[in-house]
Amino acid sequence: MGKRHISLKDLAEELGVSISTVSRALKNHPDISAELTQKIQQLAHERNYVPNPLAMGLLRQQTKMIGVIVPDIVTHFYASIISGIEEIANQHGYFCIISSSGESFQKEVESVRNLLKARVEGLIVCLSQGTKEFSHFNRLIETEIPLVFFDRVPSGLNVPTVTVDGVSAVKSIVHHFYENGCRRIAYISGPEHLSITQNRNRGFREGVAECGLPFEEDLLVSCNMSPGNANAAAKKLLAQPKLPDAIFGINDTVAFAAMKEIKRQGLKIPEDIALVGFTDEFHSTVVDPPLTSVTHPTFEIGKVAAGLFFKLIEKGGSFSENIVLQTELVVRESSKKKR
Amino acid sequence: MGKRHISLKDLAEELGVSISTVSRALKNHPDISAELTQKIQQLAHERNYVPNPLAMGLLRQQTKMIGVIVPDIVTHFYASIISGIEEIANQHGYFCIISSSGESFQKEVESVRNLLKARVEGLIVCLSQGTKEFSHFNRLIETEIPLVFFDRVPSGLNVPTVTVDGVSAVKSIVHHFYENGCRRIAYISGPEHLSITQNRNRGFREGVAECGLPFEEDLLVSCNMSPGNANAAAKKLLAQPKLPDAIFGINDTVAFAAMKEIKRQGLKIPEDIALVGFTDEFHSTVVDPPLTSVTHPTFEIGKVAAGLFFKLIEKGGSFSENIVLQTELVVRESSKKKR
DNA sequence: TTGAAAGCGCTAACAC
DNA sequence: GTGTTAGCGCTTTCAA
Repeated sequence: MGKRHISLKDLAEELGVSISTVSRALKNHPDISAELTQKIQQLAHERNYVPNPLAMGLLRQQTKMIGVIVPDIVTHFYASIISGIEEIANQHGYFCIISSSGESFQKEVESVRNLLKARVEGLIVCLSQGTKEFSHFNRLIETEIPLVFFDRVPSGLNVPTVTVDGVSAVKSIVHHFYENGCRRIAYISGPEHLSITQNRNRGFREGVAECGLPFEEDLLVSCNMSPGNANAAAKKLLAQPKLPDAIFGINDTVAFAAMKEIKRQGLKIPEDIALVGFTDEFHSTVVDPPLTSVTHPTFEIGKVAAGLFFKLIEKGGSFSENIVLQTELVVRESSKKKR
Repeated sequence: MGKRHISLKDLAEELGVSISTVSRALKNHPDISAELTQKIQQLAHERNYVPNPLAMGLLRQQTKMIGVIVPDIVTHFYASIISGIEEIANQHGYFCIISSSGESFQKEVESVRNLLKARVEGLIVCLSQGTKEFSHFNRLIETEIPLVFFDRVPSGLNVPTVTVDGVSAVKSIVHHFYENGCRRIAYISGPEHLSITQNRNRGFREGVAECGLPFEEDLLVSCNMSPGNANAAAKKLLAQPKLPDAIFGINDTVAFAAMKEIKRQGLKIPEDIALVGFTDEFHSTVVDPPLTSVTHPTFEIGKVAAGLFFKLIEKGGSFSENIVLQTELVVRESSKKKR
């Protein structure tokens, strides 16, 4: 099978010089004569020499690896954020190891352990839906291993985070509904313990208040964000004696499920019920009618999170910064009552 | 910032024994006395000792890393395959480094180089759309570094591959159309040089022949699989004097684009035109009408590819196997002309 | 039953 | 200018 990679030693032997000479020549050390340097670099190139990162890592105690934990990798939202992270990581000569928690607390804990075993230099994570307690990050925090959270972030932990301004985003949705003549605005929310849910709920209440509408308990239902569960929530809303004239789904999965149920019941979107989602997929334009939705700056979130990570690497972990990005409301057919 | 990780040496010093004793005790070497072993393991556990993979890797010349190159990570199709790969990889104690070629040949070449630099033990790859030439894999093949391809595989290279039976899949689509009364079956195909395109094209021609229909050049148009380009292709089909009564889109992106155009022109699906896609996204159920589509066993593809990879690792690269998986036609509203 | 030493590939301080 | 050496963390002969 042959030797797969050649080492400094191989080069040194072939040229009859010492290993350190080769090492120096390869980094253009001024001590080495121009000819020798030239000759060595030439051979290294021919032989396709690449320094062994394992050796370097051992020496410098760094793996150039970032662990990334997401609830799930097959969602466009996370996949896109990961792309952003990788872009910045690669620019710094780092690689990412992606680990999916599958929305399970248990798997998240395991991911942390495994990634640490692999000696990643730090972690960038979005909490799983099942995570309500953060002690599995204690070791990182104590030993000041770089740790950045995005989107779903822990409460009460003094760590760098990147989130999106959910309060403003949902407020603008409510105002948008209002401007389109909606007065019974319903909301299918998510699990209470998630930071994103809390923010969006607050945005909803404040938005409704700002529009001078009464807050009606019946118009706020929760679900676990699965399609089936979201469908049940939509059914509940549509079973009310006085129908809502607008529904906001906490994410696109939820909005899609609601759309299906609304249509199934023979109601028209947006005429009977206006519908707006919160982007985690990118198929808003494919459904009928096209779904008005808040756009996450996903790629940006990833880049910013990675940026924070490298600040942490450089500054040695002793800083915290909470970055909040803005979203954009993209209005499509599903919410345009006025013409 | 404190010491992040502790080593055998730390343990040895604390206990006043030698490093090798600790090393042996940790792997239950029979030479070490039961008490000492017990004591050492106890301390190791307390101190959260984890062997340094860098040191192990250097020693054994292995990184336990697999490089995975996909055209793009934000597509459900690839993301799901990656999950499958990671499942098997993790079972073997391996991690994956994902690299996205962005459908660009140039970036694919770079990815190969970077991954090799990082000393992955091998590569699992799906070719980019821009790749028509495979010399960037030569070094891997010559040095017998494990290399597995899936879905879009190179022609003429004797390497293990995992693909899907596109010929049968498309044949069954054509038959399905035929059974639903369609007689002018159109096809929006992809780039000619891709193996998947070739297979699906063959399936289309054979299927049409099997149904006893004439093959009409005008009913086969190609696109580069981007939404815009697919839309143009659909327009071309719909501009024909004699409209097709069925359209097959080579993937879901293409089918979605066609659906939009068909609707825009005021035509009904499936009454006027039946529509079928080939799954790379999972929103077939969200569009209106729900899209009949061929389902890829994506997770399975990933698992099988990883399985092949580990065979290669074990057998030292000297084997090749081409696995073909079957797809499933999931019939939804978009193609049901009969009731 | 345990310890010492070499070596995986590399860098850097220290010779000469 | 170039070579020697120690050491990063670990396993594994070889000694004791």
